[in-house]
Amino acid sequence: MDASTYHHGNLKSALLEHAAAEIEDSGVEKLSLRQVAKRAGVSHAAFAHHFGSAQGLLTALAAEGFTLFGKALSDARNRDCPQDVDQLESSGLAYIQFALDHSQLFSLMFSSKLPDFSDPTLDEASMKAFQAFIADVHGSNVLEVDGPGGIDTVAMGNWAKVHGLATLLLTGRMRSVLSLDATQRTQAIRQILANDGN
Amino acid sequence: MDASTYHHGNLKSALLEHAAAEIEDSGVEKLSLRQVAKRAGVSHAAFAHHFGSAQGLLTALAAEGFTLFGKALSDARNRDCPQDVDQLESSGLAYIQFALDHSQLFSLMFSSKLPDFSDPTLDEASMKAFQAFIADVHGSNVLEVDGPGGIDTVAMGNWAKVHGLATLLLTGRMRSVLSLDATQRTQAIRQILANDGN
DNA sequence: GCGTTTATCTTGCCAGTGTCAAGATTATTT
DNA sequence: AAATAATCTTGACACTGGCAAGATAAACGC
Repeated sequence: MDASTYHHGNLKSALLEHAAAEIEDSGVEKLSLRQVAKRAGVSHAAFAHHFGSAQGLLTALAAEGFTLFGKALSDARNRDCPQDVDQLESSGLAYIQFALDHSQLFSLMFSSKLPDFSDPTLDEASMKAFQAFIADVHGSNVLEVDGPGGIDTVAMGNWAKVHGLATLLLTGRMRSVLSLDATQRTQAIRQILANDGN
Repeated sequence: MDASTYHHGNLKSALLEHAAAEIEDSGVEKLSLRQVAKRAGVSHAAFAHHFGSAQGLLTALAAEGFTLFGKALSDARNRDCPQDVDQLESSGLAYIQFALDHSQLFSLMFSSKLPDFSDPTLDEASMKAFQAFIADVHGSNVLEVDGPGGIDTVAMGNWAKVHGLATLLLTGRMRSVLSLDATQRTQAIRQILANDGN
């Protein structure tokens, strides 16, 4: 926007913003760096210095997504009184709601191998979000426990259920749930999360 | 292979095979039609007549994947005696095992928007597989039921749990489970599936 | 048998992509 | 004020998928 300056000032965050916007209405699969650059009013090779490669941009974007995700979860936890509600329902709904609200970002974060998940920043952001979710639901930090006896299978099962529901809804499966209107759908999701399994 | 013939004979299925192979060791994200064509010993534009576009190929590949998926599930059902075992564990394990064995194909089928899921062939193949899974676990066809009271929330919950576990394992989350050796991991998955939730 | 039509595959081109190298421009430091 | 570093542009490269026009082979009608 600032055409007067040769140096943009904060190009890095500007590119991230535009990339996020571009992704959210065109899909992750067909993201074009050149398009994003044009949208930011900058040359097509301006990325290199800030992100290295396209993967660098997507990695940063995914990391940003995970901190946003973590915030959405903690917001839900703070909003709902811990005494009154079932935390699995509350946090699970927030988990799923985030997936539906930021569908493209969510699929970048989870259903793609485009970002570099070994990147320390991304790794830390994602772990933080997961830990927070598990802690909210179970009151303990179970992700770091390993060894055969140490795994909290209940926590894993709940996480899997919530995550599976989110992705199945996101990818257009579960049409009987998707065809419901907003309030009925929320109700249905609540019921699915609440049920005992068998 | 048959260099003597100008007309390949069964190029369509040959291209599908090579594409599947290429995907499985290079990933879905970076599939190149030209590379597949070269591998099949054919020109880069030979696709057009058989699949139309790249999406056509991926759609056919996904459809093939779903029938394969359905067969893996029914195989598991037939192998394990229905009386002895918990069907959720049996079918769930087969579901997850398929995901781990054909990881790239699985992510094409579920975690991508590259295929055209409105394609009748693909739609039918996927629905068939899902129906079979639900029927195996619950003995009834619940996917077609809709309306607020008609949804089988227990079946949905179990499906979500199994699918979530598959995708979380596939994308490298749940490290404490992934770090186990094969038999211990199977045991852990079994436990996660068996637990009641709360 | 032969000629025509149809299906299949190739060649050549196009606009578009991400990446790299070299240079221009501005900020920062010394 | 000079030197250095950071930032951005320009131009090229190899590669991608899609399209048009033509070559080749098969199938069909007679």
